[in-house]
Amino acid sequence: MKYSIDEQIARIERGTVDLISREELAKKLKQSQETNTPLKIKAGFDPTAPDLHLGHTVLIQKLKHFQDLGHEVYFLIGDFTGLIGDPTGKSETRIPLTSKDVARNAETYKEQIFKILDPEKTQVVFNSTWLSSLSFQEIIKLASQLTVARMLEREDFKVRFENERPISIHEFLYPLIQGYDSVAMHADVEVGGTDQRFNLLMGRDLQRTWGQEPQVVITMPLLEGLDGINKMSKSLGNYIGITEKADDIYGKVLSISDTLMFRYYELLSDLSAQEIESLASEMQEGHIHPKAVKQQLARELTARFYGDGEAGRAEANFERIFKNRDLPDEIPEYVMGISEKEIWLPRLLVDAGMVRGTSEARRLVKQKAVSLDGQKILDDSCNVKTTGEILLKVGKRRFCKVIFRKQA
RNA sequence: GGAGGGGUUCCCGAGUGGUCAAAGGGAACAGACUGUAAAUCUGUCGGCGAUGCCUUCGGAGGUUCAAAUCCUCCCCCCUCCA
Repeated sequence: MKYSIDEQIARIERGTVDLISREELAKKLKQSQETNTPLKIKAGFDPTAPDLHLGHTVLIQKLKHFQDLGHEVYFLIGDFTGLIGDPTGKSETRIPLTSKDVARNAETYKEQIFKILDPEKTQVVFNSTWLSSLSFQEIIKLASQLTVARMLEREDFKVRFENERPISIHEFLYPLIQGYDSVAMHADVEVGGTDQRFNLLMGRDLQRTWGQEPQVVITMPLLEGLDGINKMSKSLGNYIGITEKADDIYGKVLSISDTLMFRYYELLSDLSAQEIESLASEMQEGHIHPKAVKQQLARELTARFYGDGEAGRAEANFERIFKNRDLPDEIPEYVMGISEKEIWLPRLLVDAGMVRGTSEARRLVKQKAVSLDGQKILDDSCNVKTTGEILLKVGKRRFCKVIFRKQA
């Protein structure tokens, strides 16, 4: 390995919130080098249908750093909690996943994570492997390792307890389960979001109890979503998925606020801290337009998943649509078989899948949001001749080319 | 087991017999401005070819000319006491 221990640590430490502890990490790295044995890097994920987004990539990039240094990533899918239907999520009870679902989701995970991770250095593992056979006795033993007071040190439990909000017993069990995973896996390092700090530390405690050398804990910041307020999550819809089209990734990045832009630079970009710093000051002083700074970020992130060529294409396309108010290079087409000579516009918009219903269509027409072949339509009772093809536009970015086919 | 408080349109939350498709806020969408930034302003925000009709206020019944609002039963959530 060509990197010195210090260099490796510097690489690993970049962007982290916690590194517990640097000394232990140094020791492990040294051991690894001497024995020529890669470290086991653990990171846990939900078994639900994955739709990985940039928020996840903060963590996955960190795993990648470890791989670059020659270590082995253990990508843990928490299927056990999935199989029993973890009810932690406050609103609706989750439907327990079947093992078939889990297997399918695991495949999807692989497709997505290997856009970043090296498959050669990645093991995908499932915690049901060791958890499903635990006896009740062993579970009690596990539970006895910990006091309620200790559990209440965890911030969210503490807050709930103080506010007299309910905490279910099984919720106390999840940190234990997660910690036990580390025991079962003999993990050397565990990486997670800052919200996982307590759980990751639990792994250390339990490993000690089981006579193992405790894992090094690394936490990564949580990435804010597009709204700039909540953390990026699928359920809030404020995310950029890594499987999204290049145009969408580019466009979404460009739509974030200026303040958020630097957060994204910090957490997602490969630029060094100094480079980001100088971009920010250049912008402050008015030498660079904020939009240009944002475009650079959008290009970088789009290129990460699609390469420079596609990123450039996405940028050109974006400029065409929004700056020049031109048409995108690809417009969805809708072929409509019809016998009537005319069709009511709102009906057409519904059929073409551009709006939810005629009510919404009429509303949009009244709001001057609908145009036909570049002509704004103001009359919601407008009928459209059903010959040839027409171009529909709703709002700024919904386009559709409708091709009429006569039907007997 | 006992006592109490709740379930309202995407979310929070008002409404306790008609004037309620239901205040207010948030989110969202559209328009103006712009850099698809922020801020701001305006409008929309259950469905329907639509000055009306239909479906909504946890569920099922009932009272009434009329129910989100009253009655009965049921389901669910929360808090406190044990």
